[in-house]
Amino acid sequence: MSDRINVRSLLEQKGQLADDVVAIKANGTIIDLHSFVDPTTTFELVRKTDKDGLQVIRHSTAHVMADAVQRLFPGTKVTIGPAIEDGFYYDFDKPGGGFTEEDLAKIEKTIREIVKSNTPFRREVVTRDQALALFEKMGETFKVEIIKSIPEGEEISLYKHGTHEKSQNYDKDWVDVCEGPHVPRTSNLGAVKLTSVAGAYWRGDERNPMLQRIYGTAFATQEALDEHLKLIEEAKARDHRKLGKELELFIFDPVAPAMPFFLPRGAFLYNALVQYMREMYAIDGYDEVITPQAFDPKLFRTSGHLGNYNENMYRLWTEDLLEELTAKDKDGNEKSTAEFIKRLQDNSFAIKPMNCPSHCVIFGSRRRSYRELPWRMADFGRLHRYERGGVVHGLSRVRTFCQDDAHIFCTREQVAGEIEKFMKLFYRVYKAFGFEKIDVKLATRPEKRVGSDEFWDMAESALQKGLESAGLTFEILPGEGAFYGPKIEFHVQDALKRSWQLGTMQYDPNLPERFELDYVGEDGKEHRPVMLHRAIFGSLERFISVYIEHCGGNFPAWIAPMQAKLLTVSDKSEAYGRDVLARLKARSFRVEGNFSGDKLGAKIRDARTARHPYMIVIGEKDAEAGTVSVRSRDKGELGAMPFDQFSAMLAEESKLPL
RNA sequence: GCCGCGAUAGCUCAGCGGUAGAGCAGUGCUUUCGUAAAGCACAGGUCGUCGGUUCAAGCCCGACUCGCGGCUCCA
Repeated sequence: MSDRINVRSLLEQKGQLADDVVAIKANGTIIDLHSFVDPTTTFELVRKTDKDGLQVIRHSTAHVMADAVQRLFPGTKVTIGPAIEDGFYYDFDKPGGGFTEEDLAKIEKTIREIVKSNTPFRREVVTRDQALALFEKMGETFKVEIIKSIPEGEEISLYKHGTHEKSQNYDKDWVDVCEGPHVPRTSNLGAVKLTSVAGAYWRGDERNPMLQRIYGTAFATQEALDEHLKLIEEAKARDHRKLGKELELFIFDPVAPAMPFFLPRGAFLYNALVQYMREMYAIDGYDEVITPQAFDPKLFRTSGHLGNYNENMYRLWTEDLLEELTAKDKDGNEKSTAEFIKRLQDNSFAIKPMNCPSHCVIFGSRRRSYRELPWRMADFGRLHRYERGGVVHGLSRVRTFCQDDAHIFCTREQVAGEIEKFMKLFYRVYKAFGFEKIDVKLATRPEKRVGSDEFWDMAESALQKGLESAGLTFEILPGEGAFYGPKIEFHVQDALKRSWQLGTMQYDPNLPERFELDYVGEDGKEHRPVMLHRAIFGSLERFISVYIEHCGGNFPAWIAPMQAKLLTVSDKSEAYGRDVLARLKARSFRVEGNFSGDKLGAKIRDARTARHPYMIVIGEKDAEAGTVSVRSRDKGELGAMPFDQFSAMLAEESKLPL
């Protein structure tokens, strides 16, 4: 083996050193110009405009930002600052509260100064003790903790920048313990924008102190940065909360925090999803049930939710119950508050946060035969979960919602077939709605769990095989399964690339156990069924939120709350317009007329912003010829056509995408 | 729940100690018009709630409620 060589020298020898080369990629690893490699290594160049190069730029910018922050806010401690999708962040422990918007502007200015100083990044490999001594001396307690958690035997490197090589005195360099890679010089950076400040827990644990996180982004050029910022602005225009208001789909009111009021058009969307799913259920053999909203707490004691899920449940009380619970005992003593609370918790009804326990009640309501299995029990019941204040978000995370919920009771042998059937249905539905980017995850056994290792091996491999036979690539989330079983999660991103879990499939042997559910098998003996929890939309509310953002409020005709707007050119064509409108309504199309005195241009503009699939312009020429002039939202001007032609076209587009 | 920020007319926002503003939407009148905004007029607000500072509070301070960006947690 030959002697290792500095990457910069290697590139120089090969004549491949260029201003925009920030690193090389060898065996899938990004290695910066400061590192040493085997000179015979095969590699490709990483330029600052490449995806990998951007990561390097962003990581280096995070360092420069931390440097700027420590210059401006002495006493602030650094923690970590990685590159992330679309940018970077750095977490600080800042005495005396967080950063303000003005602080961000100052920090950005200082970053630019550091960039302009055009100083080199330098990499130094040190021993664990040297690193510890250095950061302890600096008082960087979080860094000391990080160094201590680096596995024994792993190389520890420092990255420094800030001093020009001419000065020869690197004492004032800003230093961070870091794996790298980093750009050669600060002048490789520059197109930087600090986007927001936020709180974040040290090491992601809410028991730890909260740090101040600054988010930013960086690009190879100012043009690329501007383009990115423009895209974000455009994405914000698709925010479902904004469109929900503009298109009059739903509202929120402080009288019911985080619980949506669906307006007529939003209610139409909601009902259309239910109707669509019912069609799917008819094809795939699901039976829909309707179950109560509030339950004796015994039910949730049996299911195990009481105790584990208390903080998320809404409870009910009645005057009768309060009287009963506050009644003096037979010796005339009043109950203590603690006792009253205990009795209230034990006795007050609970609003259901999920449907599964009710379905177990139905399954157990009489003797079941193996001939009834698999039994796919669907429920569009309304659920309530008390979510902590900071987590609610438009329709995506609410306190009352409806899942397209179903539980499949089946034998162990039937599990594989049911998973396969579900996967097919799932992808059929998402295709119908035009979703292509779906992140599939398999959440496996958590530390706190019930059931034997054999069970978990079996259940995890059943789900995994289901995903594999469906030909899906998926990510494994170790330890993130439910306490009772593993789950498959389907995630979709909103307009701002926040990921939301929609569909799920979960393997649950626990509830049948707790509810002592049995069926009589072919052998005449009792057997315990397996229960699969599954949802395709996840929750209608959340699905609607991502779907609104996915289509930007441009709903296809089959699900558009208003399919067409009829616009008259002037009063002269009102009679014919009303006739056409009545004929369309008679065919059950969702249409509305605009017979106001506005000019056609204004009517068109209104209808455009309302995003209806069609506009039907009615003027005197149409009245004479008996035509309608059609303008499609998606295809533009279609010109005059006979009524029947338009009607047939809209009828075709109104069909459910089966 | 935690960190930070915010709340003024139905909507979008300006005003930041000294008599509540604009555009759009709404209503009325005029206009009768062929593919992205006709004109005029009128009407709309205890400036989120409660308390404090001040001669004087949308404006300053505090608490609460609701919301926004994150974190943690979740469909």
